[in-house]
Amino acid sequence: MTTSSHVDLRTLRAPLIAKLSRFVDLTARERAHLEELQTDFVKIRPGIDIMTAGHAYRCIFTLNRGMAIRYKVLHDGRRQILSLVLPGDFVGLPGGLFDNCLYSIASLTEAVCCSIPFSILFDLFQGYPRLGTAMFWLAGHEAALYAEHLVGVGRQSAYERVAHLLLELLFRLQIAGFAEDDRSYALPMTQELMADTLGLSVPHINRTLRRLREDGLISIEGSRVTCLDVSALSRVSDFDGANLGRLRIPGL
Amino acid sequence: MTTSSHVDLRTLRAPLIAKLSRFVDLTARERAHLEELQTDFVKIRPGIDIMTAGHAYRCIFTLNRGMAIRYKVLHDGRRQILSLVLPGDFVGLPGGLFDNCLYSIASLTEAVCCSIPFSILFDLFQGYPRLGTAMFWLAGHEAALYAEHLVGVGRQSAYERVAHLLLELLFRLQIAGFAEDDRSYALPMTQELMADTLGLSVPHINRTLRRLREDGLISIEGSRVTCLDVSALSRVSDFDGANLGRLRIPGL
DNA sequence: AAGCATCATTGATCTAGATTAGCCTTCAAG
DNA sequence: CTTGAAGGCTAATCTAGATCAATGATGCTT
Repeated sequence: MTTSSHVDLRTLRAPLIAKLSRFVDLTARERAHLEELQTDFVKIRPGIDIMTAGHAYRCIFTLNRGMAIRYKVLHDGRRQILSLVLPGDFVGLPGGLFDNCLYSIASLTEAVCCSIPFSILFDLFQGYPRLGTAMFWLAGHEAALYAEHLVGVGRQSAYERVAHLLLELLFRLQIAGFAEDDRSYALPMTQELMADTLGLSVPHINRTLRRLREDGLISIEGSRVTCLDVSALSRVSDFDGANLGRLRIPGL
Repeated sequence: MTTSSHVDLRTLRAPLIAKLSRFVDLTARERAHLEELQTDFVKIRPGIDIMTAGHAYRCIFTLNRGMAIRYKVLHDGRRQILSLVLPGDFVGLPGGLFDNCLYSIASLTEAVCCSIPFSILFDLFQGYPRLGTAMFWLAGHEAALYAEHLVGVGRQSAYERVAHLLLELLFRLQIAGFAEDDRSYALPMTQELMADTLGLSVPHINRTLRRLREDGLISIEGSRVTCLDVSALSRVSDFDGANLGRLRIPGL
């Protein structure tokens, strides 16, 4: 990343600022600080680990461009994908906060990320308490995403889970600016990734997608998914995007 | 709680301080502040909701005594328990950070908790940045607990999951001072609660406990669980308590 | 002491989803 | 133009765990 123009840098730095803006209204000074934080960009090819479980880090990373997955592999190779990481998200949250990183994060597409040493984080909490508060809320939001995911995997049928995932992806990709219109997007995952996300097998994902198609809830052409009946998807999957999406911290 | 003696108050306030001490070494001033925070105690009978999903709160709660569960109920009554809440934990994290509370928290035993208005939290981030940093780490730790739980429910067999749960309970209850010795504790849950925690049915929990007993990994007398072979439990369940338990923030 | 509720335990049956094994399409690389 | 790797799709079989239905324990209430 030696030949970055000014415009490139603004674009790269924007997702984190946009993300934290969803929690608090940022002052000019706070925005400037968030710009300055992000200096040390790294470009990553698809399918590469940005962080690897077991390693010791003293920093976290922001994801500035592209997509990634957070995952854990059991001793015998079974894999559980924890979440999809989008621009503006912290790659090292929560795994990298531990002495030995708990989870691996691998790029799905070509990606750009930026390392943030712990010491810079401490400075942020010291000098920018409103940003610190937003970081706390953000970590809580991350926990809630896992909790929602847990409810699905623990207590929902395959049909409900797949509906849940496709709807959640619609909401998150819309917010991140990846959606094509208000109900469709380019699905960033293969069926194998969906299977490892939802705790199902690949053939069963395939069958379930077919049933959702036959029932008229979704349509798929190539990698483009359209949520034909958002309210039906929402009903079967017990997913409430509206409340999950409201992040503003009341009173700050 | 009108007749609280000084000693009672110290005891009630200790768990939160102990919890945050695991992240940073607290100064006298920080300790004093954490004492002052906790004033508004409420006593709760067993089986009562401390917070209820859907309500709007402008505060979170600390749990000062007793145990509780965080859970979500789907429209048709299926329940997923997200986590066990122990003294020193924040009851409203993460559900209560949302406009409409995402999860309910119900007391398992008689309990005491203390409300912390958001405004007090903001003051903490403003005036005590090291505590703010610890709160961020704590929220990240909470997210990691859910992520671990998710891996189990998504990719482990019933046998592995039950082993995981019993071992995790050993670690957490030891830290919270509930363990009887280094390998046994009073199990705070019925088999129905275990089923709703692990995404299994009650009969299957029962059968799986029996198999664990027959295999010599655990023993159960009444409500007392003994982890007879901690390393075997750890092996089958892919659970690494040591790393999960190390929370100190490096460099702060 | 009777009655009742809660929880643990067990067996018989059923089913959602796993596993295994292929085939087909697409597309990049040689 | 061929080849091979990925990914999508499908069918046949199998199994872990659900469901349904009881039976015992235990302890609390009255």
